[in-house]
Amino acid sequence: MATSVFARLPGFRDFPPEDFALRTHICEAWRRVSRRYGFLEYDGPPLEPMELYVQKSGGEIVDQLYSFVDKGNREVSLRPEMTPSLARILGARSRGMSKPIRWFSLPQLFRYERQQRGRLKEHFQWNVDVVGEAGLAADAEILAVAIDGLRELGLTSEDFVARVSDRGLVQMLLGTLGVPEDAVAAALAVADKLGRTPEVSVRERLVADMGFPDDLAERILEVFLAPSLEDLDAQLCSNRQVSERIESFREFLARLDAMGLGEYVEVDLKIVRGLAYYTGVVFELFDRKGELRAICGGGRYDKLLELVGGEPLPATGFGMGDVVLGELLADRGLVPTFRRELDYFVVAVSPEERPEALRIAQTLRESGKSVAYSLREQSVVKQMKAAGREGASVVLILGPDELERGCLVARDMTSGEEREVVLSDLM
RNA sequence: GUGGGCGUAGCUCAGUUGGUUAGAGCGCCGGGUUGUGGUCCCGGAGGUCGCCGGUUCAAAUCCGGUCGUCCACCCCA
Repeated sequence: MATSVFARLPGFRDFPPEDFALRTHICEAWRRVSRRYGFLEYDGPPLEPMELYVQKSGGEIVDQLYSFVDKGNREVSLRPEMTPSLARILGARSRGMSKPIRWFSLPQLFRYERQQRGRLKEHFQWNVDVVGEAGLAADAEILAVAIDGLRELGLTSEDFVARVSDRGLVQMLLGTLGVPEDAVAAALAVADKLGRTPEVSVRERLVADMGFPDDLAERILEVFLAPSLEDLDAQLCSNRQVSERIESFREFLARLDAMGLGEYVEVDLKIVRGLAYYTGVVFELFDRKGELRAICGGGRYDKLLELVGGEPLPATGFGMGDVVLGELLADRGLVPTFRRELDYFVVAVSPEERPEALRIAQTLRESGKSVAYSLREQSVVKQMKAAGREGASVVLILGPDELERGCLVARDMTSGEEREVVLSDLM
């Protein structure tokens, strides 16, 4: 492929109309679902102080920031995620707002990292958050929105699944097992590996790298690999704090069942999420075939708003990117075929009819119809071909004979049927 | 960041062990058609074979570098 003088930056996308149509298709579905659940749309600046991310995300995210020093000598970064901006925006105004706050956004996000399939330097992400409600009803509502976003696009429980966990519960379980508090984060990181690394090598890592005794490593794995809450060691759950936490987690699951979404939800304590600020329920949505990376991830982050200097408010939300989702839709044949559409194409047989043709075109446009015509004087054949290419459903043909009688020919481009229309009727 | 595959027309690709002027289909433009599209027929434009360098009488083809892209690892908005 010839390299043009101005090549696109690697990891960024152009959206010619054929591709823009898919983006619109996805974004409109997201908006419809958001509004159906009573969420309001907001946005913020794509560029933020770098500090906003450094402060709460820690090392790894910072390495991937698309950041630079601006002309005012400020360290700035293109936003890698929306949640810190949301926290900042609410920090300034949440005190005066009625709770819970239900907001959504469709920001374009950036990261500086080598691209791969499903992972570019830029993507659009649907962000939905409930702020100011600590109960798990909010978490259930959030997950329901995420699931419905995918259903709205034609995906079913055969196509995707939501794996849910409770980071707080997992921490309690690890604590009960005797994992020291400062080792919990590392243990969670190891759990994250269990999805794609053989169990044996994960156990080895727990023992060799982290210095856990064999039997503790074994019991940690049992927790993460439990196929359901019922399979957790009964002795572990006899701890009152733990059993209460499990009970509320069950309530969360029961709510999703009641909403008719049970078939989309599976408990999986290996789900921990990479970001440091999650505190409770966390979830990720995956394609059932397991061919793609996570389509969506989210969870509860009760400390973040306070951390960014706002009112201490509990919050829960998710982010869903357009790239992986687009691949899944393509794989399942759910990408609508792009076609041009036009209500009318006006054909002037000779230049003499042009003024009348323009008048008709404008009148139709004023009434809300989409109308086009040839911008050059062309033969009727060429004008007809153009009408076909542009997807006109009706072609209005103005010739000297018809005009003299105050009418024109309307040709239905699907059936090929033609009929005479009196000009005054059309207006 | 590390390792590997790939890079020929707008798109999908073909191109013999290195050998004249690099091809096809689709698309695009024009004509058949100065009052009727889609189909069909005819014609045309479009490529410094990603880029730079090397080997050779001769390079799309072999070698090196570089850029892009894809895959794996790392990790994950």
